[in-house]
Amino acid sequence: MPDSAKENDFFSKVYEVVLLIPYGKVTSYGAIAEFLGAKRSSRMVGWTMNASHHLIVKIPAHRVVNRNGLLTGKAFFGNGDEMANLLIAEGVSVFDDQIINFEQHFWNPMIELSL
DNA sequence: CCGGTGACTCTAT
DNA sequence: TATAGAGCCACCG
Repeated sequence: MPDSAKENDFFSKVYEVVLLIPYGKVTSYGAIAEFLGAKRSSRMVGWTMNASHHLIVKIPAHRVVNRNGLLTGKAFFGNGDEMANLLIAEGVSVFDDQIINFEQHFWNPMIELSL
């Protein structure tokens, strides 16, 4: 198959998964990395989110947090609590940059996209 | 070309 | 329960 590898590219996959996160749900960098078969490369997911900012396509990066439900990337949203604000607007409780009842809002691509 | 850095996570002490 | 180190891989100067 001639086409390729671009579709299976790490970046593209990350974008796809993130775009599939339902409204009011969140997931973690590690979960995405694991879904892509590279659990140890969770940093790349974060880097991908950063890169996604200058894309034409809108990426709901606010729905991606670390495995503790902590909004580690909130500083990259520009203003202070932009990220937390977006999550709250979607019905996700956030306090002190920490998602409340994280497990309840957690969306696991391994299961939801279960193969 | 090489070293430092990072939106992470796991394991060991 | 905390703290420290390692692994991961792409980008930047």
